Amino acid sequence: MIITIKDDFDLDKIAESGQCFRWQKFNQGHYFIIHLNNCLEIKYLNNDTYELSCSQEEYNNIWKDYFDLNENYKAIRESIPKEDTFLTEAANMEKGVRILKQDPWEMIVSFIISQKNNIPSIKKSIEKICVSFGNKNGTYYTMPTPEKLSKASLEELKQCGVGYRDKYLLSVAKSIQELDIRSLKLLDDEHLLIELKKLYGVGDKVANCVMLFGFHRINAFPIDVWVKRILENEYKDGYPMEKYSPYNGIYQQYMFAYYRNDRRK
DNA sequence: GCCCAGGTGACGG
DNA sequence: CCGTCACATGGG
Repeated sequence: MIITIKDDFDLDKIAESGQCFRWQKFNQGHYFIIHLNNCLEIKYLNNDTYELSCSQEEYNNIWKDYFDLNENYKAIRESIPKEDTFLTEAANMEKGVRILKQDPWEMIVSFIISQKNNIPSIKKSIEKICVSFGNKNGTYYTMPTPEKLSKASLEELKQCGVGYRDKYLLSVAKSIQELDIRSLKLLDDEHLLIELKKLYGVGDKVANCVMLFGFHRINAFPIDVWVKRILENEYKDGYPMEKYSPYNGIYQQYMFAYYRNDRRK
């Protein structure tokens, strides 16, 4: 089926934005995406039109929400005050990035693995975990449930290339079974952060990434090495966190992607 | 071989 | 409360 998306939406920018680790790239503007037990092939055609491999019903029920297409990112981007020249420039350059609504459990696993790690390595480890412990669904493997992962051994986990994070993953898989993601969804931002940080191996950075990308708390503001550099270099007099509420998470993604892309040149 | 990668927990002051 | 350190592994 063909759909039209008028809002800011750039598949390549999203794929490169460091929030999703299981998108498979066919070509520029052409991806295979796994979300829970669903998969999608999506291809940019032209003039805001995209070809999707799913039905209209599946798009309405799953993918529209996954891509956060009920939110107006253009309006949010244009509400950035012009006097913040750095953020304005970052948002212009990274226009098209969105905050995906991904599975909270998958985000917990993914961002625990992400600590002190690089993106290609993170992707490989996550894929190995899915192949080793997940279910096969057609041509791809799903992320194993907490129940399934909790039955893995440290030795098996280590073979997925996760290094010292094996004990974090095992502990968290066991904790989450009792914690129940559904009850976490009911908490406000402040209490959700507290609960996530109780998990072994989940600190301030990982918890904020899980909040932003898994629980869609778009005001969460993960501070990693890149954002730390941004705050030190571009906001010497302080970052206006209150002023930018409730969009701190979206703005953080613009800045993160912009700085990271710039420094890689 | 050396250095770094979307950090965290444990420890000492 | 702060600063420091080890932590596994892969890739350049």
